[in-house]
Amino acid sequence: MPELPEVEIAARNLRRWMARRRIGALRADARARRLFRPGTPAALQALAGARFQTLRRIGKNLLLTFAGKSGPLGVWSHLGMTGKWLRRAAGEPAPSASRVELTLDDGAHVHYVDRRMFGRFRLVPGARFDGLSEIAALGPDPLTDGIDAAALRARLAGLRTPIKVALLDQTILAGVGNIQASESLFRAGIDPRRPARTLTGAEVKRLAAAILESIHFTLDDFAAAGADGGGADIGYVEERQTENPFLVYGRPGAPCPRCKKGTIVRMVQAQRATFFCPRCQK
DNA sequence: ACCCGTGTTCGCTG
DNA sequence: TCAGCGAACACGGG
Repeated sequence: MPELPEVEIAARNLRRWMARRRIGALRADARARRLFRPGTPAALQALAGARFQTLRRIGKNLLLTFAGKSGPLGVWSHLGMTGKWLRRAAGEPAPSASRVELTLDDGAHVHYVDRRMFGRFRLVPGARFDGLSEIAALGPDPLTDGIDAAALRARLAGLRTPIKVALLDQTILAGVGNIQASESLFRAGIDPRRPARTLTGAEVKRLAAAILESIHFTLDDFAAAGADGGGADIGYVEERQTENPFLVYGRPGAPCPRCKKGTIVRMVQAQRATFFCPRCQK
């Protein structure tokens, strides 16, 4: 269930698993049609025999490029709410809810797993990702591009919608999700209910810094839990046994970690949970 | 049974 | 034309 940090971890894992590898065989779950739309499970067979070349992450999107038999071949992968990429050594059983299984020429299996199937796994002929309107519409990626506070403020200037809801709009910033939105507004000391256009320049600047801090904090937490680069694969939040690493997300009723006097409140905005401290977020 | 969920898209309204 | 809202998608866990 990924936001930018988890998708970044998936990207690093996939680059390591797939480097210089060729896809020997491919199996696609025929019941998972919606993941492949408008393509079909059968059409994915075009990937058989293709060699991995590069992987790019933009926000929560993974763009994989392969060298196919007749030219470049792209895959657009979005993990939705429950998508994840897992590796299994030769002989190991497939994970449950595996929707696509890539058998690599080193014998390993790479699975795209997605229980609820809100994700996407779409073949992109010629790897022409710039032809995808969904990708073209994305705003800047905080990790890759940084955040231009002035540009962000200009983007928020016309919006009556609450700042928390605006942060979930992928055309404003690509990759911020429900956790990072609550966490960064808490770090910036900004009330999530404020209409986006009422934020001052100084507040947007603070928010931009807070988004980057929160993303880096979450990535570091993953690295500590899974040792990225050390060779071990990194787990996903839902799988690991460790404590909730977040400041306010998922902590209704807890004392505020900043002011110590307020209590973290859970409310619902645009049908999504928001966590905040009403005492120190103004 | 009921509510909840790290996401996005679609159709409706003003 | 578009901002804003709520339903829908799909399925398991508490």
